[in-house]
Amino acid sequence: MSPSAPTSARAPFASLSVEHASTVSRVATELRRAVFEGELESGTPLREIALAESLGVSRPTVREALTVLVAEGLATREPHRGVTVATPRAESVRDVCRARWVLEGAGVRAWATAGDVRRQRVRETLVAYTSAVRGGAASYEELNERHLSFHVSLVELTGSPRLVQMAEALMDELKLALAQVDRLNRNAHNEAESHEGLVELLEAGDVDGPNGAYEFLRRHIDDAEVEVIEALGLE
Amino acid sequence: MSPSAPTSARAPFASLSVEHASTVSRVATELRRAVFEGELESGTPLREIALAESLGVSRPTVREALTVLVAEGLATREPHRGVTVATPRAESVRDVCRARWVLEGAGVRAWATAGDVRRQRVRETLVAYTSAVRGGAASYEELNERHLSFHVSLVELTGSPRLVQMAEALMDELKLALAQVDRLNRNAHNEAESHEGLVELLEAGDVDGPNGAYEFLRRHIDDAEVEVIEALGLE
DNA sequence: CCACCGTAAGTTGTCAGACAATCTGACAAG
DNA sequence: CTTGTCAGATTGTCTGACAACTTACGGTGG
Repeated sequence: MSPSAPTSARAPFASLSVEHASTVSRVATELRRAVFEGELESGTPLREIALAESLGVSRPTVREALTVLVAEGLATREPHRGVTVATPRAESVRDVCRARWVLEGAGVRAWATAGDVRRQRVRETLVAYTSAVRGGAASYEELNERHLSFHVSLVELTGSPRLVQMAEALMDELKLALAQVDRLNRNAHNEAESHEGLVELLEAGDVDGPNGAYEFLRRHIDDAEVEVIEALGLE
Repeated sequence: MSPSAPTSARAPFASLSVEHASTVSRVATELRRAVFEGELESGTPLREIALAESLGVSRPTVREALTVLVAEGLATREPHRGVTVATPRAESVRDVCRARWVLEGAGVRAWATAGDVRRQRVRETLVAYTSAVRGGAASYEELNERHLSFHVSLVELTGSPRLVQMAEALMDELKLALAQVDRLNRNAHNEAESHEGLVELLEAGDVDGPNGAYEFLRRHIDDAEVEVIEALGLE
């Protein structure tokens, strides 16, 4: 009973990533979305049975997806107490920012030796962000996404997939933290000039100077750290 | 329900971590051990049913443990083809070393501002390594372990748990690579002086000089990279 | 002899149901 | 008001099953 479907149908590239991904990764993606958009507040317990019924999948599948979330730092698991959406603490925000500084700083220092392709990518992500800010049409989540993509593109200057992957994980943690206060700082995205200033310093080749890109980045991330912690009402 | 146990209950060290861990983490630990000790060669397919029977656990449990291994980079999963022990390629070794350089470099630069506790820990891990090298009694795996612990202690100078965690993941990938050739370079551990030289530079406060600790570290890691790649017969 | 194709076996991805261990909260007893 | 106990809920794990997919084998035709 196998109607010989398109037999040698060497699909060019299947369809887009979200289409034929495994059930586990689809569930994980859905959970991530819900967390980032604030549908699931920090501290919310993620009950396996409820999620399984709600998403129409089995409990083991939900369990695996939850394991992924935990590994990404978006949720925490305690033995016999289950998985809950992670609660951003001041200490973890500080740590994320310190780690960001190390990774992005390495990217900034690699500006001169990174290829033209990667430098061009930094310029593109910058424009994608600034134009969205000034266009005013993009949603808050979209602005966040583009903002953080710019910072990831800095890490891409290192040319190291592993460092980029680490940076993306850090950005996900920040997205989680920001999702807790999205309504508070919807208008806090006046940082377009700041980012442009950073790239101008890079284009000018001023990296290690006392007012160079490296120091500029340090202050930029420090400011973001304070801002996030205050917005969360921590400390 | 709290029998007033030893009041100042500074438990010496409780029992060892492996005691009451979940079944999944015990299986993951066992698999890691097998990979690091070369029982499972690179490229070996990890069949779920075989592992479940061999370890006396169920298939879902094995699946979760395999997911952990994959997340740690010790194995790779391909859809419908299963999980296999990761194969270190020249490109990934280079990437791991580049990432190590960024993380450990950040630690070295933080030497002056890191607390005395962390500086002391670097000295201790150094002695633990050098004494093991010169004592000659430790096994090859034990030498590797102490060697990499020293490098992790450098990252600990940053005081960032996330950076330390990333470093540990990188070290695990290196341990996997080294496990493929453990018999080849059992005698390659004459690096005690090199590490002592690094710490001496740090103690002297010479970090950013042309022959300072930072540059010293870069060469040290570069050497390790070349050595590992050659030992693996890659490139 | 070689290339091609269809079938069969094996493995993974996912589901359903079940049970013991453990945690939580409420209720009764002192 | 504290303490002990119990029932409900949830997780951790197991067993069994089935569809989808990959791979290997053997037959067929050039």
